[in-house]
Amino acid sequence: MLHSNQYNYLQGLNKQQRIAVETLDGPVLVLSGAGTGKTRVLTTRIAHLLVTGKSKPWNIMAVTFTNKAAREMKDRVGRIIGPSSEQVLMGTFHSLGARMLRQHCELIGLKSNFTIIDVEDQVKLLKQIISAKDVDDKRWPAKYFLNIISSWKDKGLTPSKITDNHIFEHSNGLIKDIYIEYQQRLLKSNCVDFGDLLLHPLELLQMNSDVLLKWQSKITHILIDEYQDTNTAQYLWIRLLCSKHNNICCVGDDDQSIYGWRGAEVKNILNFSNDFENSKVIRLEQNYRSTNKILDVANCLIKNNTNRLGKDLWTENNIDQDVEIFNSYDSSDEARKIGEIIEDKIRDKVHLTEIAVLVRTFSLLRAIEERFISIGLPYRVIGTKFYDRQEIRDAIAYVRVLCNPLDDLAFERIINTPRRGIGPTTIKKLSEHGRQNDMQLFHSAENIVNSEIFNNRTVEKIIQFINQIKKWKLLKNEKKPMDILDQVLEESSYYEMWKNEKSEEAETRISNLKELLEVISEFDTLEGFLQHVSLMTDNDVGNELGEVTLMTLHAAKGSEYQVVFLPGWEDGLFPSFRSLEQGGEDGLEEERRLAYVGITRAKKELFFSYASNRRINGIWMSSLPSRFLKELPKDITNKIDADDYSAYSLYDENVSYDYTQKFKNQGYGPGWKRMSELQINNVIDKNLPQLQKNSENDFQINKFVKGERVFHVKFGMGNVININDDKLDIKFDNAGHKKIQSNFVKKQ
DNA sequence: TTCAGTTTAGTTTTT
DNA sequence: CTAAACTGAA
Repeated sequence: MLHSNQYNYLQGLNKQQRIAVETLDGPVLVLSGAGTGKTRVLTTRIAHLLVTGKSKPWNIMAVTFTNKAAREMKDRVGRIIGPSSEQVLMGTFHSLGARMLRQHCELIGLKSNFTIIDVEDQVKLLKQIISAKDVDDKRWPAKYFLNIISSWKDKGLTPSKITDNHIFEHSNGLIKDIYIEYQQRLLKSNCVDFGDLLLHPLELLQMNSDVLLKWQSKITHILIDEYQDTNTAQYLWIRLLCSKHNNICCVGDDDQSIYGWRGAEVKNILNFSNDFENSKVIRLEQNYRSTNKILDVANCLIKNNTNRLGKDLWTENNIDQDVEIFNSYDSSDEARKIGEIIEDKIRDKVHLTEIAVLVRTFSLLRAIEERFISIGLPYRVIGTKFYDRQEIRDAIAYVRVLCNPLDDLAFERIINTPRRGIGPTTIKKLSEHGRQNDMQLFHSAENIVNSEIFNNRTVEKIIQFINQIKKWKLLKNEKKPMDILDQVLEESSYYEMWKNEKSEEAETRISNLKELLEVISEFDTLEGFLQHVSLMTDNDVGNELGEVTLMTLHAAKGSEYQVVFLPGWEDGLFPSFRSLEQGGEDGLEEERRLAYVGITRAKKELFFSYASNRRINGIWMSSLPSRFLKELPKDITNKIDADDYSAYSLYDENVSYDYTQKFKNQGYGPGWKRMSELQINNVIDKNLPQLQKNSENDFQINKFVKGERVFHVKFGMGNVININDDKLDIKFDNAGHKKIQSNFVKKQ
């Protein structure tokens, strides 16, 4: 045994962490609670493997769930051991899967330039398949089939492994045929979906013993982060890879398993000791992140879950800072209060990067963003899908066609965007022709010249388009990706299409495209760029500017902040009634774990908040405080009782109303719409004039005059040039000329 | 084929 | 409420 004192990176580890780092042989499960330093254990362990000479960089594989975690791990390992860390295989399950798949794609029937499609394209493809099969898509929508197919893929089930037991009776057994055809169509398009990035590599190893042996010999040590979130396909893949050397280290926390709906199996972590012979289990329970009060809250909540290994976090960080809770009349009231507290924190010199607002659903962020914009508080939203915007998807579809001509979904998207006079009928004929001759759309279109299906004018248009694409493809060898895309968008008149549209968003769309050009400028090849955009969803650019972070609870896992706000703790919203409906008691426990994740993000200060009224999809709904709030320690629950579970007592404590009955009747039953209307017209207007006034005050901010200096969160300072109702023409100092809705800028 | 006007359906979380 | 899907006229 080596004398570990000589390794200075081991210094500062506690006893348990140290055991976790130094137990290098055999299967190890590190049960690590929130904030107990699991990333540190993982990174130090990699360093230790290398420094002790147990392993070479290229023999180690480290798997994470998010790109963010992968990046952090790379950074930290790099800092300890230097550039040789580059050779360690580090990445997400999906990116490592993609890498393995590109090496052996021909064994699956793919070409190495395959493209990765997203959910929208999955649905589109399934719709096509379904409509050809004459299925009643009202009864069985594409989404329904997609859910089943995805869950099969999560379980590692290829079409051939689907037995009668798997087939749901309600789709007349069609589902298997659809799955088979779906996979065939993907292969023909040289495309894979997210599930395939795990399923194909798994099949690869299962069906090809030489490939398996090659990888098993290569990878001597495997490390897995967030093991509680692995699904069956990932588990099987990992098992195959590690079964030769049997050196596997899994780190996870069963209390933070929040991806059950995506096929994650908590039982992977619960059964670890049975799965892997001679395994060791190490527990990390000392928390270095949060105060004792915050941990009390977290422990108190999570102990309501029955299905857990059980552990209690403790800390030496005893600070007398209470966890707060407040009630609001509605979402804008709540947003206002959060804004006020943050302004206090700014006065207390808390850095904005140390503040986060964590929500159950994105829709909750709208009110908060609005408020932050109107008070000029800089923020950033994690996980907004830049790549989901129409113009971005269009641009990417052009790139996809250039990289993979077989990609029908992309081809179909751009063939008539911008308008080229090639409509649905033409496309239908093209795909028919393609099917008869076993060709994808692109080649079918190329080939169509010889046939007499179309009139001359249509053929002319198609040829023109095909020639354009061929020309662009030649650019791949001579120009940089950025210039190619710019030229494509120019020559296809795609820019022109938006310039001709007079709406104000058209301008933002063009600036979004410019932003995309900047992203693509960092890549050497179009293919590299494509891989990036399809696997990258978190847009976590650095936060040096000083912005409050807004994100979902799911996205928050793995991060920490001094001050954390948890708004929207209302029953039905959180726990989401949908997850209760679908998952029952298990669903509730998963929601509780999600709450636990949220609470344990906080280092110093934690604020719960719930609103009595909230507009959900345009309809005003009243709601009760979340049942989770009742599970918190006494000093918090007491404050809820004082506010009462009614929406109105807050504003008139002398009069007691019995609204309980009313609330009980609220919901999704018949007549709920009428009831909510009643509520808006009668109750809110008459009983709460003072609140209406409040919001009027807010709108006062929005009156501007020409020439005035204004501030916009994203574009910075500028001058108002013109005013058109509530739309302002603003010339920004650093961002040029823009049309902005007046409530998005602030007076200086 | 395109476009505008109308109806309907979907409303959680992510790689 | 919003976005997608549908319908019908030019």
